[in-house]
Amino acid sequence: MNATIYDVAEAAGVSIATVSYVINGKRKVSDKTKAKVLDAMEKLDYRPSVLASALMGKQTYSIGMMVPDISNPFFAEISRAVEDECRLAGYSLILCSTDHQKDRIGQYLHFLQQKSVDGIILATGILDGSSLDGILAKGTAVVQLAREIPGVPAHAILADDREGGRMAAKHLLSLGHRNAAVLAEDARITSSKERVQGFAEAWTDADLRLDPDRILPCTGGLEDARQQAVQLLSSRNRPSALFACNDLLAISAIQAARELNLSVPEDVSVVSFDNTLLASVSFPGLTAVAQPIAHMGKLAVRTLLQEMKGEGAGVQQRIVLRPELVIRSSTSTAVQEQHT
Amino acid sequence: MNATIYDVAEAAGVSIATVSYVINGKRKVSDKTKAKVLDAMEKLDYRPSVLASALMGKQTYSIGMMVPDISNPFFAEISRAVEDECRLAGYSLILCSTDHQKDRIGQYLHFLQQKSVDGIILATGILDGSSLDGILAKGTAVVQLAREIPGVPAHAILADDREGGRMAAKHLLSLGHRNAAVLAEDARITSSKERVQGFAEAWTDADLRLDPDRILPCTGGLEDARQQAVQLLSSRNRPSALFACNDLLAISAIQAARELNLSVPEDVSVVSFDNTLLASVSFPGLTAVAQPIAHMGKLAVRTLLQEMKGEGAGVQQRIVLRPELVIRSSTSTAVQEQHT
DNA sequence: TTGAAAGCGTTACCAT
DNA sequence: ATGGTAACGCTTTCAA
Repeated sequence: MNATIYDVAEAAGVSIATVSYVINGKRKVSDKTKAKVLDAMEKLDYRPSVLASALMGKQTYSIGMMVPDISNPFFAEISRAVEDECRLAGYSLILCSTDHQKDRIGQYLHFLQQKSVDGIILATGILDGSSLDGILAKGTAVVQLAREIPGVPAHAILADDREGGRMAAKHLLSLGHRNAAVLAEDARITSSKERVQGFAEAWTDADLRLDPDRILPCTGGLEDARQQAVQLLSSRNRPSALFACNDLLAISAIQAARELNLSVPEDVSVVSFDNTLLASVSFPGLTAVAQPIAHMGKLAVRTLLQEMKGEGAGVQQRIVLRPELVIRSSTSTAVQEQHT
Repeated sequence: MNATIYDVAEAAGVSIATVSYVINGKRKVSDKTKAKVLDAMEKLDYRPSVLASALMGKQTYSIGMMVPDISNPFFAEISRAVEDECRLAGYSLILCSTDHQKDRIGQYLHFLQQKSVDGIILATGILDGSSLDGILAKGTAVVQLAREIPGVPAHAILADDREGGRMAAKHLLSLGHRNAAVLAEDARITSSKERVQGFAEAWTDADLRLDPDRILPCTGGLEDARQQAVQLLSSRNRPSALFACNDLLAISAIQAARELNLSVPEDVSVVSFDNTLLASVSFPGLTAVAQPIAHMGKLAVRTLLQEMKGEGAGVQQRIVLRPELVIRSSTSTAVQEQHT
């Protein structure tokens, strides 16, 4: 169906070797011959098969991207950044939404291996590092993005989650909040754990105490988060501020507050993390610790390409980017605490 | 680096043909031999190369997905549905965000062709149909999703956009609104055009007039949409209701209203289209015409698979799914119009 | 400056 | 029931 290198060679009256050489310019071809070949390629609408050339030991020019869920705005946005950088370098991106499920991760890893992808960007948490052993042993380049899996010997591009947590805390402290609670993600996700830890540290540094039971892991999706927030906000000792580990959690918190007729930020301030589209379309707009999403995506691809070219020199990179606090309207000064 | 079929054959003490036959069961292999082979495969962690088998005329088990922008929640959600259905059938999804740019579309089409994808799902609007001629001529299966490009001879899975527009209009009419305006997308996108047309039709059917200059194409992103909405809502003859052709536009409208100290839905009702995550996290929650996103994605893949297997029988399918109105809090009865 | 031919990892036809 | 081998479309070494 598709024209092959043989068709082109025949049409141009040269050997397939010559055609190959004009395609990838690995040796000098006379202008005249080159013109003939180019002409034939054009006429036949010839596209060299990546399959065949990959089989000969060249690259497949495709890389795999593993995320928990592409329909989650954070991962959609970071995937977009990754995709752009890939395209610029001539690579395609294969999408893999894992839902954090072990068997799914395994299946996708299998797929990617079978397709001989040149590299893998790992932005999904929770998988026991050993699943990767096979891939890594076979020399596939891997870089972790936005999440770091303990014990995985691969590059990592991260936001400084701990520092981000600290920034959130400091912002709240500077507004006079002393009684806060945290809406966290699954504790097995390192980035979330780090955020909470940073937040707690800053709290401790201010000689305040953040009770462990004020840290609520919300693993059951939006609905679960809202319910937990409702419970929290209707408790006797209602916190004046909430730190949500991502924008979705923050929005759930706001919905919970609304449900209880509390207003944000007057009655309760909310600081979020990520700063996706959701942070800017939310009402009130979310004050959020922003991850440099576009930059992270770009860097991940560049690091991966380097590794693929073997320029890594064996050193495992771990690049940590500074987040930035974006102040919108979901936080304000704490009201006097009402002691009864 | 990777074990090959030769390694397995050697380890099992059989020929590569036999190994191949146990892999794809195309002929009877004695249980004993089969066991030996399976054993060897296991030991060597052998993964058949999709590349090589595709080169032999089999499938590549990968399909391309073209969308305008994966970071747009609607496309992220529909891609997720597509991805799931692909995985279930053993296919990988290659992501292509086109930004509606012609050269990007061309480049991606080129990539996909080189990689010999088995099929392409086209969910990006605006491209002159002829770009596809090459691909289609080469026999690649194609289905259009959520958007239909005039003159492209390929299956299409669509929401009934016109009917959706009508539903939006009827909802507003039933609430007593008589003075409405529309926030539209680029007029070259068929789905958007249909929505507007349906809306206008229903308006006409009610013996009302929808002035063409009340239909605002918002091509400049969120910011542009908000500004247009501000202008609209601060005009003398302020509409009591807005129909936004997607959730992002609806949210821009709400932000515009807020900026002008108008409240939604008391002062102005807003009906949206799509019903993505944004519709449910927005405040107020968006009354929206819901596209059956998951269903559409699934159907697109199934149709594509059918076409790939040649089960199409040459008939070009055009499946139109009924949207559904989801009522939330962004619409309410019209207030008495204040004539001066 | 160009060509012949081996080889990449499969599949499938033809033998045995 | 199993094996030998040509072929798929390309890259690259060796020769000319």
